[in-house]
Amino acid sequence: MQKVFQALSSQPRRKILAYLSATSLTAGEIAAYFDMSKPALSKHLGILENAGLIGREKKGQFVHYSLIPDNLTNTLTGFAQEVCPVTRPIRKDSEKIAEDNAEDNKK
Amino acid sequence: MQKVFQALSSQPRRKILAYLSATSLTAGEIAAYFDMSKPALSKHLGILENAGLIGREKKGQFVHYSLIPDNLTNTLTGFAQEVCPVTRPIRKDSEKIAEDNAEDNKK
DNA sequence: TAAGCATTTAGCTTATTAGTTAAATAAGCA
DNA sequence: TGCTTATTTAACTAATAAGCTAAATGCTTA
Repeated sequence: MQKVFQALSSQPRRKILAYLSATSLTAGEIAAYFDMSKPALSKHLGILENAGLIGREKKGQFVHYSLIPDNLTNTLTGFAQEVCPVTRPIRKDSEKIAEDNAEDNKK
Repeated sequence: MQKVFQALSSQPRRKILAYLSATSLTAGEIAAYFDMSKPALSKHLGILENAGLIGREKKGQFVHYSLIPDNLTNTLTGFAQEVCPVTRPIRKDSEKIAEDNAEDNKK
């Protein structure tokens, strides 16, 4: 989860995911969309891969990258649900505080 | 959007949002949950506020912070949808239903 | 007014991140 | 083999982020 949110905190990396949303692309094809050196792009790809957001498949001298949607959507919707509606450990704490505060206000 | 993802890239900040999921809290109450100095916590709160994820209301000498869910959910679900047009978890459900139905039809 | 508490700002240090260029690895082909 | 292309790794620099302590701000209350 930390790795996913960390990976998503960079605009270039979010853009990479968007480029991969409909097709897989080679490292070079992706790099062509950015005004950035190839080593820099490669590093971004490594971070996304390490976060489990994209996968790589070597085909000859090319490396094809493709989206792994599960981890992304699970993390994003999971967190949105924890914070907005739904039950989770920290939310229990929050509810308890709310109760205590309500009781304090009665006095 | 950049500000939101940037804000969410920190575990303490995500935890703050979770603590605020069911109630508003003062800066001091929030700080009590973390092993971190109050100035450091205050900085995190400032980042979350600047990203439009939480709001502050001064009441006397206390500052009450509360969640602003809209920006969070809009950003997260918006991005998830941009990258994976149909979210994976629901599609999994759909696929499972299809399997079950196929099996039912055999009998 | 003075003292005390809650919170934030200032100034500083250290760690992490993002980018660069140059070199390494690995595959394809004359 | 030797040359070219695709990609990654290494080594480095500069900018950003996260934490600390000390001080400032602002409200409350004696």
